[in-house]
Amino acid sequence: MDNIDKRILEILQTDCLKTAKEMASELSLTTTPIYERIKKLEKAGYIKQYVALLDADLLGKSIVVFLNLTVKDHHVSKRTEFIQQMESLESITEFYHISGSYDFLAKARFSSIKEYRDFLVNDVASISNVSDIESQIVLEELKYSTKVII
Amino acid sequence: MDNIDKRILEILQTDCLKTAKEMASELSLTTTPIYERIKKLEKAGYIKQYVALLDADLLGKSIVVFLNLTVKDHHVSKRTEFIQQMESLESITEFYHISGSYDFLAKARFSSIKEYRDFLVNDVASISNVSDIESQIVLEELKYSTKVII
DNA sequence: ATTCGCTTATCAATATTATCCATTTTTAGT
DNA sequence: ACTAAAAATGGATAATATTGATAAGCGAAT
Repeated sequence: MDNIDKRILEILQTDCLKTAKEMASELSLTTTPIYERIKKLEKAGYIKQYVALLDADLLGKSIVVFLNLTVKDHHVSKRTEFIQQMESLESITEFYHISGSYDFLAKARFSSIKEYRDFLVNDVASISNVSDIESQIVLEELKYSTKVII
Repeated sequence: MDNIDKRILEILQTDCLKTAKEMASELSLTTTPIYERIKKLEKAGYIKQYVALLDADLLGKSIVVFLNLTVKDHHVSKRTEFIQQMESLESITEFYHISGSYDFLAKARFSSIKEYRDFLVNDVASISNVSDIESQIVLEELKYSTKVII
């Protein structure tokens, strides 16, 4: 993991369809070392996935909500069950165990307030271990990046 | 935006390096329509970016923190200045204006608690308009997906 | 029912790119 | 300076993306 590897990862985090040729000229190398370094970085697990990022607004999924949750029962089996139930909800895109006043933080995306309401009433309410929910509705997304600064 | 387009977007959100040939066989088409549909989806803005997702832990960036912030002055100029200052901090990967007890929510990533402390003391403390901060440190990432359900 | 115009598919040709290999160069340790 | 290991070069080829010409399907208007 030298400086060249880092620069390759930086480029891939911005545009993973950039050709080896283009990267080679940016980094003053030929295509082969670029190619081999990328393969090595993939095998070593530094690169987890290559994905397309979509415009959620254009797709009608413009409601984003952060849910702060506390649970009643912290025992292992109840906790595991709770986590599995939350993870299985496909509206939830991110889910974290956190420190602070709440136990868990979830990010979810909906196409309307009604859909969000239905999610609360039907999906979350059916999970028994939840003791408290506080929702933070996103009014504006000011920055969103998947980049890891290396 | 018909069903085929949706399936293409679903595939690209999971693996954007999948070849047109593979997608064509999955969707019972030939490569050309796949290729043209993808170009059309790109031009229409549905696809914002193609990126590599990295393993932050492997790269030594394993501390993730959510920061809940309130600001003192909500007037336009002060607010704009605050937003610009926050966005410019490269530790902050996500930044939202939210409803609820706090005004803003930020996600940040650090390589150590010390780096997080320095961020609080040096970077955030130098932003004058901040009245209150509550940090939620991520103890475990249970789910992370960039997918938009279509 | 028929024709026109539009959309979308297929097929085939070619331009690019990824991928691999043999050889050379560079690097780091002795 | 010498050696062994690592990394880069340049070129060959296999695969894929990209383009263009053409044909099929379909709804609207006649």
